[in-house]
Amino acid sequence: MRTEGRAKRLPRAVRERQIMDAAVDVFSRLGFHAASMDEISEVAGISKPMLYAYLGSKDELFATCIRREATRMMEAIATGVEPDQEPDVQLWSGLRAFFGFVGENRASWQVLHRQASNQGGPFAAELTDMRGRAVSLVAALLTQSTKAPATKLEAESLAAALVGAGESLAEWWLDHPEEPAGVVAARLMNLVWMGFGDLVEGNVWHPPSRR
Amino acid sequence: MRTEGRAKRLPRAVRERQIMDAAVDVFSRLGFHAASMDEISEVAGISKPMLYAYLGSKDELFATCIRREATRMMEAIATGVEPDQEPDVQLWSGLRAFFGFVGENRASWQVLHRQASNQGGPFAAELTDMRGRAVSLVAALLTQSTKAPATKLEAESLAAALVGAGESLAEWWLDHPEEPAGVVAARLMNLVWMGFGDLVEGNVWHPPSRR
DNA sequence: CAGTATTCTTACTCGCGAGTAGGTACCAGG
DNA sequence: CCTGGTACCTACTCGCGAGTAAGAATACTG
Repeated sequence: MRTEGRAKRLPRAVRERQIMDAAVDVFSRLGFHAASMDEISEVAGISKPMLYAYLGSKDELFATCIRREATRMMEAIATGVEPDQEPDVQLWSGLRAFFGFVGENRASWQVLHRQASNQGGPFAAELTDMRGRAVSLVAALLTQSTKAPATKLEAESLAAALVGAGESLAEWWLDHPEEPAGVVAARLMNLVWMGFGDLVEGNVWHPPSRR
Repeated sequence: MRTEGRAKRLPRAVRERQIMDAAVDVFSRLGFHAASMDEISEVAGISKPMLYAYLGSKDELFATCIRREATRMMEAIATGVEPDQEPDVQLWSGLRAFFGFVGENRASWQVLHRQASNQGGPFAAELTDMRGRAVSLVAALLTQSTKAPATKLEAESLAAALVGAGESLAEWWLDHPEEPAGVVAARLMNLVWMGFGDLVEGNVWHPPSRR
């Protein structure tokens, strides 16, 4: 008496999605090393050779995961920010979009940040690449401000710091999920735009009153 | 015709140091997973059973590495900061000490940051622990400022962001070694103390003129 | 329904690396 | 020169997990 009969035969495209979802889930929970192809196939509800037939080796699979999730995230952010606004407003909407994405895609975020960042394989390139794009984006934002940082190096390093702060804060957020995304985003916005100096004085940044 | 004769017999304490140095080196270059005990023993100039006799399993060895390097770093920072100064000066000296350490201990830093951060094993605890100590330190610094962040949560999250910014900037620095430590540290100091808002206006932070 | 393409599985191989058994050189002190 | 102890090695075992061979079951097409 099978409870479910036999799993249905599905077209390749659909299976690939299922497998990718399972892979992101397992990689995010266990990390690249501890995740085994056997477990991924089990979670995906198929057998191991399918994995290899459809997605190639473990390294390829992981790289594909990174690429997919990175793209999803960058798109989410790009959608959230309006390019014709003032720099501070752009930054603000970017931060909101970022924390919004992380909040709703814990697994994606963990794969991207925790797992990919240190695995020295060929896939690190994917992650480094996305990170680079994010940094460039922010750097461009900074340079576009009037009396902005003089050297290109300076803008880039500040952007790297900001991106790192965002990543780190997102990580911290995972351990304090009770805080809403907007609050966390606002906090970072205040830090990077006003600085501690102003915060200590009681000066805070707030979005220009719409409407 | 051996070039070097036979390696000398050394007392246990000395060997342990050698092994730890080799382990940090290999772990930092290859990551935890890709690093094999065989390679570590080879770099250390001894044979594998010595590793196990002296430092225990691979996990134990790695945890010991993390602990040693983390301690070294925290001490370096603690030495660099004078506790009776104004908050901004304390932060400044802390940042200088941090970047100074990273600049002179690339391998240590890579083991700490890149490798340990994601390996989900028992040693992640070591790293999380040190990171927590750093965050608490900074959080205390913030709370000690007069009109500082109201909630404990707020201070802690800002501290997490700052620490993340530091880590990220250090990472960026590895790819741009031509910049001196002091410049990088000053940049981060300006970012977190003045904020982009002030930087855009041309207001920069500078240390109170000593002497 | 024959023929063919595609989905999917069971049941392996095989190398790599963690960990070990058992023994050898070297140095004390009596 | 024996006795014991510590530093050190060669040469294994053994499990785990990546990757595969060979074929079974199902769907499409004329």
